[in-house]
Amino acid sequence: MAQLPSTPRPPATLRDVAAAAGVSVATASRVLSGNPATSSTSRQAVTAAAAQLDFHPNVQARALRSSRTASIGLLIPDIRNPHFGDLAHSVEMHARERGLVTLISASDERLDTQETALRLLMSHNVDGLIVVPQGRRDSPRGPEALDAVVQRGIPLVLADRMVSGLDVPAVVPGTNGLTDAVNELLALGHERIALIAGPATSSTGRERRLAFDAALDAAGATPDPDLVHEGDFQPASGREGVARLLGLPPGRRPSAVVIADGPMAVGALAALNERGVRIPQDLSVVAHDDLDAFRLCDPPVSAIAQDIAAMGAVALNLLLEPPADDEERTVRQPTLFIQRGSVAEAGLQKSTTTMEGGDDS
Amino acid sequence: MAQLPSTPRPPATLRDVAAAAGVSVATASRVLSGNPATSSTSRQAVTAAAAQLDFHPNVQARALRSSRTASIGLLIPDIRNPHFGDLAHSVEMHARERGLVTLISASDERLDTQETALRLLMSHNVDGLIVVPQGRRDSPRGPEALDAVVQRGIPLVLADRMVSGLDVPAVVPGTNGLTDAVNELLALGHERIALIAGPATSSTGRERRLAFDAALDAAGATPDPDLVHEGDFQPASGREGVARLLGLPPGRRPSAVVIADGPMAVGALAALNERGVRIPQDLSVVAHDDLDAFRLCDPPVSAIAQDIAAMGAVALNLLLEPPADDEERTVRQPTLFIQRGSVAEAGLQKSTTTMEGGDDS
DNA sequence: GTACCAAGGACGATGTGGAGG
DNA sequence: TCCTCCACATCGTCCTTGGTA
Repeated sequence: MAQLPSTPRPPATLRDVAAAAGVSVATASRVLSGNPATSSTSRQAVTAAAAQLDFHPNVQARALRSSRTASIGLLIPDIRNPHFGDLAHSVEMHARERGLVTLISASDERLDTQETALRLLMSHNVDGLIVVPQGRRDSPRGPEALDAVVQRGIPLVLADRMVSGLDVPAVVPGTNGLTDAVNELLALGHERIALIAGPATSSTGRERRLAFDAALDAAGATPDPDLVHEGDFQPASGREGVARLLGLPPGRRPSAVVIADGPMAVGALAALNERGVRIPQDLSVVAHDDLDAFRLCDPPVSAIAQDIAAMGAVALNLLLEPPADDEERTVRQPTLFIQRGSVAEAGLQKSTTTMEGGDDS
Repeated sequence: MAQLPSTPRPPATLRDVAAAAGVSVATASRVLSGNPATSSTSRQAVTAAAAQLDFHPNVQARALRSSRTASIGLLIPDIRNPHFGDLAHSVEMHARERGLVTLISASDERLDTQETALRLLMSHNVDGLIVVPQGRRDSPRGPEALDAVVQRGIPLVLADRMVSGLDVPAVVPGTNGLTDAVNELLALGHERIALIAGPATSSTGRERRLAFDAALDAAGATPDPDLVHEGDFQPASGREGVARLLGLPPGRRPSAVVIADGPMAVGALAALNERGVRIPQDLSVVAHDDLDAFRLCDPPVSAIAQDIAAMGAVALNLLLEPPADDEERTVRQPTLFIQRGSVAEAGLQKSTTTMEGGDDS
């Protein structure tokens, strides 16, 4: 009967181990926590007993006593977005390698959801938090829960985006890839380059917009405000951007478009397909974030790739080994422009007339 | 000085609340846990004090005492796979709505990683586990940790796949969409239909293979073993499948192919593109799992869609309200065949000769 | 004086037996 | 008698105190 798995007896406690080893609980605790003040005799006895009883310390009791939970919280806007999926995968993997468990939550790109999710993670006393934040701190109703995290002394690292006025370590994508892309378009003779931008409420949206303007400015080109459509990083706003750009009078339409994130690019490409716009003859296209799908498209879509797995690793390092006060707290992860078939020389579209105008909004 | 957030004072405890309300800790506990044996006087006092002190019960202490952690574990093969990303999103969202936090982990499609990840989740005393499992229970080295979960009495639900011999509630995709797809191909006159299958070690792989064979059988067609390539659900094996099918002698090549999951379809489509195979003229293509990318391809890829979000919701329900012993414990989620442009009548490929053979393995 | 170790008190919330009105 | 409440013990671990050899 002892062989049969009939009795799901309760897991062994430290007291059981101590009894089996013939020492006190304190000694057993010391041995198992690597405290050197132990004799080799008791060390052996305790180790053997622990192994035999399959002892695993109760994390809740340990947490109650030591206020360390061996867990981190990860808050991202949307797990379904492969961009954040990659980030989550990387963070979780590296955390697991260090014996930490990851409590995950999604804000769905909403401020109120972020607040409740953050409170839930905080209530579980995570040892640290990695957050892809929502909202601006200087807006009327800002990310108060983020302030609460800092105030409670919970280590916090921002990833992918920053929040103005919140001075915590952060890792964000650089804008070098976007600059390279615009320069390449300029070199190919494009004079009317459009941008389907991210929201100005997001640091990523703002920085990419600035880098775009700066690249045009450096080349002596005058940006046309009508060629910039501010979206919200969702597919629908990519469609809207296309509708608006194609709705411009023929002479003012763009010959190239840069799209500031993957989901908007998916929406934009679908809309371009439906309208029969030929890529790259009618329009050159560059997308930020390199989705698998872009390699399958015909022609393959030129993209600006981020190494998100690296960003996750950096975020965890920033969390576990925070930079000193005098060190740089914001890490910028380089991005890489990958030229594929969706970009061509300017001027081709003048020879074709298949591009219909009209706005179906 | 009291206004300033200078002192990050420790969070209020139940003792503090009781003191502020002028009652004992026991009474405060009762009020806050909704125990009816309380007077309205103390109820008011305690509620007010708790609100004023911003009291949140310490989950570790509560867990230590009541052995409930208000957390569930979620183990999936790969967060980056949008299929499992959707599942994770759904599970996490519904768990959060019920006040539960989700501990996530990835097995990377490896048995040993699954084992260590499961032990880590178990060591945190989750109230239940939702697992997309790896490995067969009847193989030499099986998923022992899954047995350990059951043995320790932790509620367990399998999602997406099953494990033979493990009798726990499960929710898996149905095969009706695959059957519909094969029937449609047969109706279009296709006589040589290939399958890039999933691994036989996975219940999903086995079931789709069976459904494929059954559909052919029902139509009186004789399956050709050479037209079935067993992959491993990864993009590389999709490429291999294409290479092998195109390497067949011209007369034995397929006129249509069904691919048993999204990642393999991505690999297969990329390989078909590179080899200049025209879809659907040279080859009709149907992919299991409806990726966003498939709508962007030219032509858009016909797909078999799963409602994974629903599967996540069902999994959580199975976990929190387990079916009685005499009830059905395996839920099959219907799938939907979506006809798009990548499928055409059979016979078209005979009129073209662009399809080159050769195997570059 | 220098190892080691046993005993006991936190940590914070929850259930019990018993006392008060 | 019944309803409300209080003091106390408990969960498993870690850390401090006070010894003993």
